[in-house]
Amino acid sequence: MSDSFDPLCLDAQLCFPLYAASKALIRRYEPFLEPLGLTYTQYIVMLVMWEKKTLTVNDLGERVHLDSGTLSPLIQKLTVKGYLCKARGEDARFRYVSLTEKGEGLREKALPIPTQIGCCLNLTPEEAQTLYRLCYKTLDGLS
Amino acid sequence: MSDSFDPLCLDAQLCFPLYAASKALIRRYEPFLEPLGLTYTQYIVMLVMWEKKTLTVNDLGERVHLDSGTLSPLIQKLTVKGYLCKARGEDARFRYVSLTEKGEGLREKALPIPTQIGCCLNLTPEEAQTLYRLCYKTLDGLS
DNA sequence: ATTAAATAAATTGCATACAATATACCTGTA
DNA sequence: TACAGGTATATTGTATGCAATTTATTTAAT
Repeated sequence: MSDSFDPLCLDAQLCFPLYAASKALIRRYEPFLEPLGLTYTQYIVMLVMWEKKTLTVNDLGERVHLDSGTLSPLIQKLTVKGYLCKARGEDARFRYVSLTEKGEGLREKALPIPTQIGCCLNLTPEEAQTLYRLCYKTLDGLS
Repeated sequence: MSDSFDPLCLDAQLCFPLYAASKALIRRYEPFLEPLGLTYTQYIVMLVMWEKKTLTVNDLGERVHLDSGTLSPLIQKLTVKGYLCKARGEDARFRYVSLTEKGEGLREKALPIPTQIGCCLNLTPEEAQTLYRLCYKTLDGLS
């Protein structure tokens, strides 16, 4: 009577709920970000910029796990919106991305977002903490 | 001396490690999937097809959390590769997607992948189980 | 000084995601 | 039957992601 376990069953894969939960959570950000004129990825980049003020494209990319193929056009869009600006470094291979006044000003509007998102989450603080920790452990193991 | 907690710090967000871990895990699939001629999303669709054999586009989309905008071209690619085929339903609004012989045959080559991926993961079985459960709980809470 | 190798960033090409719209088809109702 | 409204799928448009290539610049070795 061995109901043979199917390793290829969708429900047996960790990748699937991980990806689906990630997409679902990101979708929840969008109504909150839309008034700020930001997409989710742009928001992630702004989080780093609010913290660091100035950064090379490379350093920004390492921080957010994105490469120049994604970041170059994204920074361009945030520059057009007036939130960031870019300048050559002394070593002209580097470009320094910096927060503008307007970008700094946007921070206040973003402040309530983490709380608003937290309220959508159906997790206890302990569960959220565990999920957070296990994601980082997974990430560390894979990189 | 209250070092004030910054709610907008990247490291305070759950979304970030969730998304990053998800992307990193998906990247690990690619070397295993490349010999089968599948991308990660195509693999997820094939997992469902191996299980269900025949499905409408809608039902497939609900199962994998993707809409027709993503699925239509993806099914087209899998059809060109010879793994799937599509036919009108009796109600001609529906399209039934079905596994071909060739698609069925691909299953055997995919069998070792979950184990190979599991070996990359730096998690104990209990941790993987917890992560799995918390992702589904998050997903249920958000949808 | 020249130039080969290295490095940072931008560009290109392909594959998702997904909202919004369009198309095709069906069903109930006058 | 004619047609309004509903449903399933496809298409369009925008924004990622990322590998691979290109461009610009610097460094190092002759």
